[in-house]
Amino acid sequence: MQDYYPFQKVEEKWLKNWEESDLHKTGDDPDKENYYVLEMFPYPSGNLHMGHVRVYSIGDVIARYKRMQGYNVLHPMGWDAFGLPAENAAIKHGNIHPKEWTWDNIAHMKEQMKAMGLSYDWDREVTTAAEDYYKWTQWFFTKMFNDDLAYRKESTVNWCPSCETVLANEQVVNESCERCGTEVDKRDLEQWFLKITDYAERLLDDHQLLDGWPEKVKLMQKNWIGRSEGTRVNFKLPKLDKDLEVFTTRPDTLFGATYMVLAPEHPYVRELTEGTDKEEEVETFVKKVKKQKEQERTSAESEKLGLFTGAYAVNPVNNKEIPIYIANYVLMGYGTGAIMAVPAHDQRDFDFARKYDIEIKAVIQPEDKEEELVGKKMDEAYAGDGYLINSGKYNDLSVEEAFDKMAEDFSEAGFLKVETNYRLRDWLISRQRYWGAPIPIVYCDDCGPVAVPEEDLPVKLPHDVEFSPTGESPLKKVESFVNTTCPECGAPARRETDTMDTFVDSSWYFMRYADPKNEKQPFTKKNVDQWFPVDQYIGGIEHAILHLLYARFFTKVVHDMDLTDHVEPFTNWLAQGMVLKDGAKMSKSKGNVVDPKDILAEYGADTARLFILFASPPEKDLEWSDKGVEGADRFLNRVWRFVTENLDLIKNAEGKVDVDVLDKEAKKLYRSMHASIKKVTEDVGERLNFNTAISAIMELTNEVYSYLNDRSSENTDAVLIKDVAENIVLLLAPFAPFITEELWEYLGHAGNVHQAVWPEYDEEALKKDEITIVIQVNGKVRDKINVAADAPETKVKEKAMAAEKIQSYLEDGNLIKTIYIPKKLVNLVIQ
RNA sequence: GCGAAAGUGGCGGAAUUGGCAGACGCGCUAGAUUUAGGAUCUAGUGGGCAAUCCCCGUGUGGGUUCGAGUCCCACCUUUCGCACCA
Repeated sequence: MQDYYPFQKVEEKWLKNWEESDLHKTGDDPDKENYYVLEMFPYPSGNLHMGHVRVYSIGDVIARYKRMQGYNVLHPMGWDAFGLPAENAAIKHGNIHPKEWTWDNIAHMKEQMKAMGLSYDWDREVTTAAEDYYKWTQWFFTKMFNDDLAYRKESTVNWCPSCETVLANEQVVNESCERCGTEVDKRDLEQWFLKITDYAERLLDDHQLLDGWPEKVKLMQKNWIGRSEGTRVNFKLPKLDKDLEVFTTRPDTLFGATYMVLAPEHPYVRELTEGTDKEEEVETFVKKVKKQKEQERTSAESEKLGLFTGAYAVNPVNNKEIPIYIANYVLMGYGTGAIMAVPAHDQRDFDFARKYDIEIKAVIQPEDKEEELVGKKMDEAYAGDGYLINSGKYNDLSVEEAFDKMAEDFSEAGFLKVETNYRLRDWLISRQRYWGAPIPIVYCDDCGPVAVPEEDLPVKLPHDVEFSPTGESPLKKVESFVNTTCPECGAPARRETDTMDTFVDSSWYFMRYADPKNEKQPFTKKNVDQWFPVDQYIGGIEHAILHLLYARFFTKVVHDMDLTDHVEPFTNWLAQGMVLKDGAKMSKSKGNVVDPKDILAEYGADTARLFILFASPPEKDLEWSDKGVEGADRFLNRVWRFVTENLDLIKNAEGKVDVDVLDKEAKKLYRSMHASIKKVTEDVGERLNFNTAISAIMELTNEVYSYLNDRSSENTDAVLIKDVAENIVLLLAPFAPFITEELWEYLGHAGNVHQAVWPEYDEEALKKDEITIVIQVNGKVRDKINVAADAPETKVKEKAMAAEKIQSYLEDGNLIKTIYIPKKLVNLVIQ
């Protein structure tokens, strides 16, 4: 027997045992409840980093804990295997194909995950770049195409000049590429979109089903979807004999509209100015604004620039002619790309009107001001509540009343309609890169774009391709791929050559795990709904909008296709914090990277897992500490020594603990044991606070050491020691799966500790005969007394008054009041 | 600018419902063991003080309460999200 834990030998032994006994196979006992725990699958970059170690350790503790609690647990793993790094690596190294690179990386990372002791059911492994997976990604696309949820349109899109592909709005952060940080350009291109806007309302409403999500994330999604209730109003354009439609949330201020603004990209700009003396000036201005956007994108508050078009619109509420401007502060992408400007009640309009000397007309009077608002005298716009002025028959109505009344009147008059507007745009999924799932569409001169029929799926990604990025899909140059026949009429036709955004691949993988080998369907409803929705999902906050919004959208689409009864994919979501070193995120450029490989080699998997779970609660950032790792290692060895050094004692122990024969110290230890079981059970099962769960196991370990140190071996209660040893091993098992297997075997058990039953605590054992009552004087602790746990209030107060350190306070002042909190404290209020 | 979260020893963190602030770990101090070091075990460790008494102490200032790290108000700092969204 060694006095230190020989982790290499033990890990090797149990890895083999687990593999041979198929220990982590997904349970299917019909008498047990099902539990689905999932960590976001990784991009197979080739190596695990500490962030991976953290998120997978968290998921593994939950999976192992739930199994011991008697659940069938689905705990799968897979690979988000399409994407740019594979191509970039291939380009950089020259002689390796993205597919080969990806599959090599997967094999390598899988070994590392196994070495960490992660309990995945590898029979359900899913790889998005595998043909049997992306066949169904394509299938979903064709279904959505046939249901008008996938469509093609030309629009201004975001272009990353470094990745040489378009990006979805969600993938642009601060006007830069979410992946590589390069500033994005705008390009006018025809691209494929998924109609996520059709689901905007449901994505928003169903947040109410997500009590198990952080409020912060729901708020971020809410802001992203950006619902605003307002109205569309038509202003007349006499010159064109057309209407100019604007969106406004403040129809109550219609009488205060003193000018209109068009986005420079608005189609009417040309129509209104063509052939006039303003034409040239306007054209120059539009060009300037388009250029300026690029230059000024980093500045917080860009200056409002505008130009009068020479044209006028007619305000439908009072038939007044008001000038039409174009300006940089109105965006084509929101609303109708045109606004009515109410400078008195909108700060942006106010600034603009002041700059270009346009009339400011107040129409809302604040309740608390006696003097009537006058546009000329205002210093800033007034956006608050009040009652209407200068608004004809609507005067004196409140803002709210006026909104409803005007909406009603003007709807009847025919120039207004109530409408909800969203900031959310449709999801652009075309990518001009090689390593992705080809969009399964064929273009036929006669039939137009046609979806590839199910029996012809997958549209296979050709292997031999020159994939250096050129701004166009590399597939364009592969004639054998491009040239095909129309599935409908059989005429020669061309394939779509763009591939899909990898976020499409990851929008449904969590359903495929439930039925990973299905060759006829992406999955059956029966198999998905056996596990769905995911009970606990764990991943990085950076996906708060991207992946999580897309996954929710897909789930609703799948629901509408009647492939699941559920409308939300993830019941509970834990956003785990980052792993930092020296206060900063680990990165090669900062040179502060700690490689999990080194930690595993030096301390073993259990220590690495234990430290990373102990150092910080899971949702907070974690500061890496080499000393902290040593502490975790020390603790595991302490447990190792406790069990191995007391094996003779434990082996001779028979029967169960008889509480009645325990002496005082033994009783205390027995109670601590049950308190620890309770604490760990609640911390792991309900609060997901693994750091405090581990500290509770440490405390119990300390207590048993102190019990053993304080007495000679002949009056040690062997049965109690055995009970404590077994419980420490059981409680520790989800955190440190290897050492606990070995110790469980030492303790004389034949099966795996991970198949043992999670210990239960005894409420009876937690009760104390005697409790400590704190005695306060005016809220400050002055003394403590011990009383019987069932002592009545009068008895406790009596004893409190008699406490030694209280006497001087009682003598020096008058007792006014006594507060008694049962089983906790007595507070004497003395003046 | 708007919104959210956070601020506790030398460090990571705990205090779950308004009731003993600092659990647990790191670090540090002393002792035991050892030829020595390491490892291990024991005791101590918020600040002030000779003290087990006492005073102070959870970002700052106020408030509510018998009692506040916890609740309320104002402010400061940090982090995150949004930022011409009509």
